[in-house]
Amino acid sequence: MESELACPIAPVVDLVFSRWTTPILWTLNEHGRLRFVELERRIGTITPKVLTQRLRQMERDGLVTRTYHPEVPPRVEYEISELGRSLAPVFHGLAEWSKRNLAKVDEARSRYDGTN
Amino acid sequence: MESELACPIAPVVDLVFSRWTTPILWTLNEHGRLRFVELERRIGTITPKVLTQRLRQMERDGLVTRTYHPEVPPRVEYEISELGRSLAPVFHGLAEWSKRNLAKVDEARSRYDGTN
DNA sequence: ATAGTCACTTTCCTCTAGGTACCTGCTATC
DNA sequence: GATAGCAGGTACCTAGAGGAAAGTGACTAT
Repeated sequence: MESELACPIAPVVDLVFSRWTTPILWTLNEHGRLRFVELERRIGTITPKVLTQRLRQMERDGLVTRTYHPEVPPRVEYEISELGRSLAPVFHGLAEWSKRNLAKVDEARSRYDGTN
Repeated sequence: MESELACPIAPVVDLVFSRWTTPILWTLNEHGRLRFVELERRIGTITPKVLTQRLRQMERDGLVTRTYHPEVPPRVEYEISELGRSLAPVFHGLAEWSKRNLAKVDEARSRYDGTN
C-alpha cells in the first residue's frame, strides 16, 4: 500500500507477512486441505470475521484455493495453492534463522535493558 | 505480541517484518553506515518520529548498531549489525520469489476480479 | 420444540500505530 | 538577526485494522 522505493521486497512483504497470513499459510501447508472451522480451531485466537477476510484476500492473490460444496450443512475446503507452496523455502529459511538467532535477540534485549 | 501457537515463525515475523523494518534494514545493508537524515531521505516517506522509534527498537533487538559522536552539530551513525546481516539470505530468497512469482499474483488477481 | 452444525455476515466498538506540526540546543552561514 | 542543519523529542489527532457478539438459513439430531 506504500511506495517504499528504497526496498524491492516491500510488495512481497505486504503480500506474505501481513497479519494472520503466515499462521494461515503455515497451517494449510502442514495439514493439507481444511474446512473453515478446522482452520479456525487450529489457529485458536482468530475470529471468523477476520479469518474470512484473510482467506478471501489470499484466494484473490492466488495463494489459497477455496472449494465450495453445496451440501447441507455447507462444506468449504481451503487448500494451499502451488504458488503458496512455492513459499516453503522462504518459510523454511525463516524457521532456520529463528532456531539459530532468536536467542541472540533475547540477549541483545537484555543487554539493552540493562538486565544482564 | 500474539501467541499464534500454530505458527513457529510468528516471533521472527513480528521481529523482522513489522512496519518499516524491512526498508530500513535493506537500506542499511545496501549503503553501509548512514546518518539519521541520510536514512530518512533514502526511505523518502518515513517521518522522523517513526524512524527514531523503529531504529531504537531494532537497536534493542540487536539488528542495528547506533554510534553517537558528541560533536556539534551532533553526528549519529547507524549500521546493520552482524545479526542483521545474517538475514541477508532470507531477504535474497524473498527477492528471488518476488522476481519469479509476483506476476502470477497479479494474474491471479485479474482472474479473481473478472478483469481478464 | 429445542439445540446444534457450518460458513459465514453484520454491526458496533476499541485501540493504537502512525501522521502532522511544532519544539530543542548548538553552530555555521547568508 | 534570520535562517538552515542536525538528531531527535513532544503533544495532539485520526483512520482504519481488528476484536466481540449476535444473527442467518437450511437442515439434522435429540
